[in-house]
Amino acid sequence: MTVSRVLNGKKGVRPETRKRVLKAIEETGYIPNSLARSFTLQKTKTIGLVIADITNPFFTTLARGVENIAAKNQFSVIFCSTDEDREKEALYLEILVRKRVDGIILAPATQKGDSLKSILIKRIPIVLVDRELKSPKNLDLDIVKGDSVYGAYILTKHLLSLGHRRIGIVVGSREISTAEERVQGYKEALIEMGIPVEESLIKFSSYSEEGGYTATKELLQMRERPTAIFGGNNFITVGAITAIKEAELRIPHDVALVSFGDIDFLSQIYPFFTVVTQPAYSMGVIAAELLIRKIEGRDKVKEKREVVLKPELVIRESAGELLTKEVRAKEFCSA
Amino acid sequence: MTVSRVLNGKKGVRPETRKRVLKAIEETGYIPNSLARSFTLQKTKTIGLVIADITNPFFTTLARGVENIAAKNQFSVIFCSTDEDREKEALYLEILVRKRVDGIILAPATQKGDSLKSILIKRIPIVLVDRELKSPKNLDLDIVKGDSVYGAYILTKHLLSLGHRRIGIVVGSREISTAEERVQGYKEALIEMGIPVEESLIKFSSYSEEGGYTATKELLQMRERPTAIFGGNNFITVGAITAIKEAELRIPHDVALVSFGDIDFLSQIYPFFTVVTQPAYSMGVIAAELLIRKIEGRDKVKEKREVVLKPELVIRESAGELLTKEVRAKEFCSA
DNA sequence: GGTATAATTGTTACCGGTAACATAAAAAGC
DNA sequence: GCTTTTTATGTTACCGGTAACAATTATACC
Repeated sequence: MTVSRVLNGKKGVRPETRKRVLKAIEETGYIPNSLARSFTLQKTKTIGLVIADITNPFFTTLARGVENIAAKNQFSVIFCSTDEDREKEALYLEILVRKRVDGIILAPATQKGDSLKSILIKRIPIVLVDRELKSPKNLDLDIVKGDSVYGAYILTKHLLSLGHRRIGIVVGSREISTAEERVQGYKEALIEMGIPVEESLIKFSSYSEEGGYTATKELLQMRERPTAIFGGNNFITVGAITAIKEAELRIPHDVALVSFGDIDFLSQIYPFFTVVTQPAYSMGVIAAELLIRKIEGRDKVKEKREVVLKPELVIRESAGELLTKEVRAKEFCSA
Repeated sequence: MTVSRVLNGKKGVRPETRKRVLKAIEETGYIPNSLARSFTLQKTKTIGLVIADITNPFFTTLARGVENIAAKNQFSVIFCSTDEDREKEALYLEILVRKRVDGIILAPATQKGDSLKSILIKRIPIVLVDRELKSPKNLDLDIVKGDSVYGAYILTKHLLSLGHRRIGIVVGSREISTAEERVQGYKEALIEMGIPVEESLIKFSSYSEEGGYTATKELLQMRERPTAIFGGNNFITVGAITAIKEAELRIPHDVALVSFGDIDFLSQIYPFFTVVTQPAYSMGVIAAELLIRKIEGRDKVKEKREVVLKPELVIRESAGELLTKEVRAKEFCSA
């Protein structure tokens, strides 16, 4: 009908007719049905964003980036929190395919991409963020990620440079690529210094406070206690702090603590923890741009695209620059 | 077709036929098209959640509650961040109506509900969260909110009980109901103590760090500086801290600082700030349950439902219990 | 003014489900 | 075995858009 032409700004409608249509729309309070439109056009102008937890500032910042780019291109975003649960992930992916989203941005809960089968069959464009997939082989999905190996490497080197030799590390599940990569970077730094890697100092736990707390507790109970602990993400570090407090140890006097991923709010108010930060917002922006280009067929490149963003080391006080630390602490406690 | 019957678990299909259908589905990798389904059924099993900012922990926690209840009832959630911008809000609402969501949960950016016209026309169920609407009159939408008046009242009373008499307050825009209510609670507490309300101590700014920073700076530059500052939400408080630090003042020695809304992460690690907390997760849960009941027509009540959750005062150290404070600070600075 | 041409408006079919009905097959009853 | 009843499967129309084409009306041109 002519209405469709008017609403889509197509040419070939007399100005007067256009006006009449617009008036009728106004009067009847007509609102187009995107469902019907998407249905005929076979495109929904919607992308799915599947992440671990909308409560984690890293992911919300990333999500913000995705949303802003999506809005700029008239796309809506459906958010899904998997809680690192592969079944929930599979369920959400299935729902997204059913809803016929035009594309998906996924931070996979595991390195096994079995739940992607249907997406691949339907040839829905997909971009991974933050985390790699190991199988199926030759999947070659585009990915936007941080350089976890490098980040862990420089963070560990920093600890080593301060004289630490027994460094405990707590990361997420072995199922998640970043956990393996962070451990790898940690090992590389140790090996470079000729320090033997002690497996009992490496804890694959979960990217949660609970996980950080439990694993740190174990590390602190070792006969020969580590002098430093490496928190694998923001949540783990927060859990580690609780464990360290509980053991009545002081940071960094008794044990140093550093974190992969900054600790929102806290660091802003009281920049105490030495961390490696990741550009979460940019990751979201880049992933969304890439995805939308793929959706719109503007991305001619056939090969797997891999965007790796360098994390940045922010040296503060939790690793043990005692002098500065005490001054700053005093400042804060009464600031 | 029989397939539809099988997938919807309808009776009247021979077990053997069902098996055959299921096998065929498996083999062809068939995935139902919810778009078509929603289109015919005139329901999408989707709700829209319109909030200010997915980056604000208060809203993400609320969102989490909504999402969990939604998932439990096989509903999907579309998130929209308005950035407190009424135009963005109107745009998102329009999109949600076009997408024919079954219901909407809204934290309105302003107290004027003009952008709701189309929703009301389409008779889409809607539940407000966190914030009231003032107009149009007699709108009487269901709402789940915290008791801002009461929360601000007890927080202010706490400051008064510690001897503060000049208390500055920074809240969000006057356009937002919680801002007005928090100021009202603040005034009530003062009036009860017979302390004259000084308008220059009341700053309607914006619920953002920037807003908190700027307004606090102004308060601190007054000839007669307030001895305490009341941060209207978590972001404002963070901004206030920056301003106080910049002025080289100490908390609480030189100026006390309390917050409406807890400061995520920070409070967990270092429980320093005296705050009033709101049950964000519960708000999300209740709002979602209410909405879904309305969608499914299980809510027979005609009148406006108003669920008001009481906030809780958490006394810590930023308001000035000096002794405890110093001990704790020491603990943390080396904890 | 009449025809050729261009611009505008109208018509039909389709996207993929489901409700409602029609038909076909199986089970029951005599 | 044949009808009746029950159960299982098939058919049609519709939801509300849009593409492709058809029909109509306006404009250009001689």
